Amino acid sequence: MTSPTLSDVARAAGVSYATADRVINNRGNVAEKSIAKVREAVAALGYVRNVAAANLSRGRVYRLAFLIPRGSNAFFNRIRQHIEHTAAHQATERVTAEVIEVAAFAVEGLQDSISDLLERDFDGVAIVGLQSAALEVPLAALRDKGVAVVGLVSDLPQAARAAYIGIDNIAAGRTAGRMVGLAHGGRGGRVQTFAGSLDARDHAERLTGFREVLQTDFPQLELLDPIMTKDDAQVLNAQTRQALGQTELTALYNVGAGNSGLIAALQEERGTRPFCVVHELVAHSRQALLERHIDLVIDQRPDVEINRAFTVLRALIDQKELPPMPDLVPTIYVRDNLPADTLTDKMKAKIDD
Amino acid sequence: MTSPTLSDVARAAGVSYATADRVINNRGNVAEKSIAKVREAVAALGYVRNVAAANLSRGRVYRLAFLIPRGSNAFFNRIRQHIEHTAAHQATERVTAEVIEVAAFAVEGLQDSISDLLERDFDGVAIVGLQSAALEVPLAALRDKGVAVVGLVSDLPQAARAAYIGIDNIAAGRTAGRMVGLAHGGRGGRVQTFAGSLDARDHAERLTGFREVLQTDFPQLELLDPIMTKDDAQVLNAQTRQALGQTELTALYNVGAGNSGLIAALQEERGTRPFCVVHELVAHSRQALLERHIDLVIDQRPDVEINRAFTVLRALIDQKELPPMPDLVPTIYVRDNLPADTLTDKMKAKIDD
DNA sequence: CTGAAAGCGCTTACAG
DNA sequence: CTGAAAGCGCTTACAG
Repeated sequence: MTSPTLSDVARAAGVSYATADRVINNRGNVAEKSIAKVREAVAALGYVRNVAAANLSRGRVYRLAFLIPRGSNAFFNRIRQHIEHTAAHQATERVTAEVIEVAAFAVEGLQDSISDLLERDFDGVAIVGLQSAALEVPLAALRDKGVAVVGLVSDLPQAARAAYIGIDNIAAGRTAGRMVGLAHGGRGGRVQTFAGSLDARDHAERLTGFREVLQTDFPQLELLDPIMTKDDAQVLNAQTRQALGQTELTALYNVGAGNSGLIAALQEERGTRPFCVVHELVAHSRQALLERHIDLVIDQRPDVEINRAFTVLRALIDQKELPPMPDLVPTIYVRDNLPADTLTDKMKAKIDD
Repeated sequence: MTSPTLSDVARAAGVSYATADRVINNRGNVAEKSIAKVREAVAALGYVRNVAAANLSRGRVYRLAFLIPRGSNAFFNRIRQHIEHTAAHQATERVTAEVIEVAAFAVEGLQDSISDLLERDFDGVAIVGLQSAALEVPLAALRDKGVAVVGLVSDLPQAARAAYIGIDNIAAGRTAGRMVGLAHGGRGGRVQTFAGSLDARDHAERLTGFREVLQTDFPQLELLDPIMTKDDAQVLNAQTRQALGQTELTALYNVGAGNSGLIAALQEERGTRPFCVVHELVAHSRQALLERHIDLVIDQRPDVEINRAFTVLRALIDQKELPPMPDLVPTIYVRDNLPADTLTDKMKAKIDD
């Protein structure tokens, strides 16, 4: 009934414990014959290595690093917070996580930060990445050193990481498009989008998905050219005012950050304001939802992403199969299905956008 | 740097390892003085018990049971599947999970099944519950035996369980109401709801939430009395046809199961069909979404719930603090943000509704 | 009330 | 290429 141990395997194979261990862990220096015997015994008994015992015996500590863009962006504050939180609550499991800030959205800065990682003894790193071939060399060096690497929120070059933990941004844009379309209830309208920059892959993908759905399923809606904002709240504020003044808009969709500016502009609007969709649930977007200045928030659930980053990195480090994990899905929030607000006041004070 | 062990604590406190262990684990038979000394040492060193080592040494196995309604309901099939899946992938961690089927929605059957649990040696059970005082006695007996109990999907009497793992059904209903309201784009309309039975607390709560939002925020919508369906696809099919024939409906919301019947009725509809919201993403609701027979699915993410049930039960059994966990939130699916379909064909074949 | 010792399933030198 | 033995941080009898 109780699962077989390595001793059982060794006995069944007619070899010593140490030899059985050698083949289980591919330590080499074992006769072909012994390998075969052990393999058979493993199969016959259905042996499965006890990772907890292994970790205990070797005093295993998982040293993880998270490379996150520097700056006071509300979303990344939330990410940072979740990392610290998760790490603290994994104390028992001997996992340490260090947050390393890198210059936001700059290839060279990221490249340097990744190189710096080589000097440190991390077992795994999660990186908010960029699509740039320049990152491939330092990432390869990391991998050669045996460090597990995953892309987080924004992907790295595919070949350079073991996994990507983040949402499908085309799907996110399509979802926004669907909701904007539905909210017109069959009527026509004029829709304005905002983006930080088209160089940011996630922004571009969201716009693409959004456009796809509008063109295909809601042809009665006119889609205006996107306004670029650099994710700056000031810019967003000015642009929103101007857009609202110029023509009759029925919907607004911001694929990027800087929402506090957009919300402020909307707040001054008299009469009916356009239907409004933004990304990421943070203090001010939550409040705007509750106060009815916006209608929908599409969120990528950074809490779930961080949780998953820990799980995936641990699995990669242990070289064991990844556990089954629910898909990461763009989550739609309205004012009625908001999760409880778990931010402390102290954290709130630090957040702006 | 490396965390202190119980030996460190014992040494610092000037007592033997065994005595330190006694106070850490409240085993009793320790002099007040020793207790105090150990407590001080623990505080001074910041000792935290290594659960993995403890489990290893005592050959810990977590034996879990899940009490799930019997029957071929697609949603509970999905739940069952996730339980087996999760259990299988926790093999390394020595967790076993047994699914026990109980007569669906019958207080007496559930009562008996809970009593039967007393004869078995489970460490923790998750129960798809009912609100009935009749359950309190057997549940109290379970608790007295030291078994951890949580309510799953549908809650048990509050005092009788350590936690509830499921969504807030009022919020789910409100969310549906919000979406239905938005989809009218400011126009008037006539809305029909369906429910299995008002005795089912979750159904009643969803209707309540739905009504709240419509009355408050969309007064131009006329809400017809709910039609009772016993969650039976046949009944739903007949009732939907009849309702569609009778008056001009602009929206449909089914708070319960039996959606295949509703979808079939909708499928035959010519011209524009009403906006349609149902609960739970399963094979046929997913397909209906993709084929545009319905517009929205509100899902409670059974995968996340099951995952959480394992985590919470383990924490309760270990008597350790619950790790921080993202709120369980009613998830909105449109055809654009569907997760990849992970069901195998074999599982699909077993599913109907 | 207290302590010494074996054992949980592994890994890691060390000796052959 | 192979094996015996100590140790990871705990729990569990057992002896005092």
